[in-house]
Amino acid sequence: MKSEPDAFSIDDLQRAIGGKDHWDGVRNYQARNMMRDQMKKGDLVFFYHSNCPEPGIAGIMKVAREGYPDHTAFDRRTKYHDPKSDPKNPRWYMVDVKFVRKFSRVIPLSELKEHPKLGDMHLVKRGNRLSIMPVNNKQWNIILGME
DNA sequence: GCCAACGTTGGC
DNA sequence: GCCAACGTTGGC
Repeated sequence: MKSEPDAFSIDDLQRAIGGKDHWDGVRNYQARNMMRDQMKKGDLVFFYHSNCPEPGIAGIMKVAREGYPDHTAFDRRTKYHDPKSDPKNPRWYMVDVKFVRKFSRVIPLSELKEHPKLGDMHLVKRGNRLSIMPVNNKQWNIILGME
């Protein structure tokens, strides 16, 4: 899961009450579907820092609550407000995540791109813009080995 | 700040 | 349903 560290970083998550927070503001249907339909409580997730001096994977969190409506879509005062999302038929969903640990270093995108066995990973593919994307077991373990 | 690569919107 | 225009993402 990607986040711009200026807006919300892994340190922010660690400092949150109970190390937990909701992953609000996702306004992309593919990413929404993953949160609504696929992510299960306890699933481990990489926390990726995007749009920053050193883009890369900063650490690990886990799903603390499965998909439920993103209430920021209903709130006119937030920048995530979407008048087309009806509380009776919510358009946007989010999950809660819980801090697990921070890596000893950020694993840079450049290294992920260079790794010969990570070529299939969504993150390193050209033009990828999804903010949430799947990682399989093999990729997960390779990345853990790069810390 | 640039710009490629997307996703979304809306006229037709 | 097509597709041009537009807005956004995010690496560099």
